[in-house]
Amino acid sequence: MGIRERKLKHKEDLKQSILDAAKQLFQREGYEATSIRKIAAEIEFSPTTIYLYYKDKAEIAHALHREGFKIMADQFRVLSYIEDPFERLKAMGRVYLQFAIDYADYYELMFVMKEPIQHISGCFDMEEWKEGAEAFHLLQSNIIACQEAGYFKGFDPTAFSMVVWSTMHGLCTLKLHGHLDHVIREKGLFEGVEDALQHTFETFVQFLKGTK
Amino acid sequence: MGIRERKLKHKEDLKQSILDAAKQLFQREGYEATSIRKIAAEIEFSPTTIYLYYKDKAEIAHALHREGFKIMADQFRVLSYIEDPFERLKAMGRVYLQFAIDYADYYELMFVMKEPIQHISGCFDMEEWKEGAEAFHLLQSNIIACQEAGYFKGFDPTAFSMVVWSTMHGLCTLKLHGHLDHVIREKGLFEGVEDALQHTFETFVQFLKGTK
DNA sequence: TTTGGAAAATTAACACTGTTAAGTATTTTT
DNA sequence: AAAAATACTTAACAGTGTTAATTTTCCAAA
Repeated sequence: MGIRERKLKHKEDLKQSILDAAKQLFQREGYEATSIRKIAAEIEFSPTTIYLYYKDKAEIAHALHREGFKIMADQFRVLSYIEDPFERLKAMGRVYLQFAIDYADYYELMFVMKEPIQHISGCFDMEEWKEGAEAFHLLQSNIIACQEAGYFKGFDPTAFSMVVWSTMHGLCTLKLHGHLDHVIREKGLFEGVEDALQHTFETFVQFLKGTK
Repeated sequence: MGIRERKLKHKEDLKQSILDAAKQLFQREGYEATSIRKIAAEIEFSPTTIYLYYKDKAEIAHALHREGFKIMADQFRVLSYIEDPFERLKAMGRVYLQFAIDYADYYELMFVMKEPIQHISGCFDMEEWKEGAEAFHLLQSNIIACQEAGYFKGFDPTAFSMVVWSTMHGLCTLKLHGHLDHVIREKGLFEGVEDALQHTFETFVQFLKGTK
């Protein structure tokens, strides 16, 4: 055993320390590579110690899941300075898309994987899903603002928000999971996946705009 | 060792036999539970025998992936009887959605998982992605037919197809991975997830229709 | 019919995974 | 100092995909 005297001031910091190690490992090598044993090795503790602070791996995944929403919320913050509602919605889409690309593993954790969200599904505590709900509300309020400006008239804001979210989420996952590659390669139209992604997004925006 | 005299007429049938066992196991217990060892046990062979017929698990996943596209193509077949292009597109969406629900694990394999598609990405052989390309072309030709009928005017058919696909795919994955549950529960609007899914689809269709 | 070689299938092992029961230190309280 | 509570570790279970080395099976030539 090595030198670990001043590693943790108070013992309860271990829970945070575990999360930090997990986050670091996860951001560098992805979720697959983030095993309990590797986290344990990182903080120089036995693998079983982790189970004294987290019920199981899903609970750690959920903690990271929340971290992801924090990062995303930060990225969304700048949007409030955009006054025109449609431009704001458009920028929101762009930020969402960029987040999915820059923080691919976080995106996976937040919107694809079942594990972190199944962990909540048991407890009906809404506190756990707060960050997610906030993000959805931001979208919804932007949609409503757009409607007040004459867009998407007569649609239920919630349902319409879900349509928009679905489109962006679908686009992100198709890209991240490599399902666009084959479609793109088969057609010679686009200059790579990144280009196809941007063009599809532009098309979607144009389509939304056309309904004013 | 058990009774396995007349189990396989010709030895080369083993490759198909492995796939059948995998398919069966996979449809009953999902992909996670479909391990090499379980497949081997099913056909009463040693686990390593499988590697004589398939390079790795990803190759089996890819084989199942193709099976999935076959099933989907069968479901799409009936659509050709619908004359009105928009109604045909609408029905296509409905079939796609229902397929994702009924064959959730196949859907995962076909449109979510990286494994089966990464297996192809190496070889540039378009033959491997034939079924997928056909499905996309069906969507695209329906979109073009709609455009000829006055819908989605001025949009690039490929890009617009990708927007539509993204929306449907996004909706399917959000549902399958349980990410709609929390959004739905938080708002009291819908009567369960299934209802929200239908209503969102309806809204999307209405939105598409409004552009004529 | 026996023998040799190729093909097919197996055993054993590697390096992992999440997770739990049982045992050992360490610290705090009585 | 003894007892109780806390913190942590060791060892193990039951799995996973995958590979190297070995054995069994089969078929054709001598």
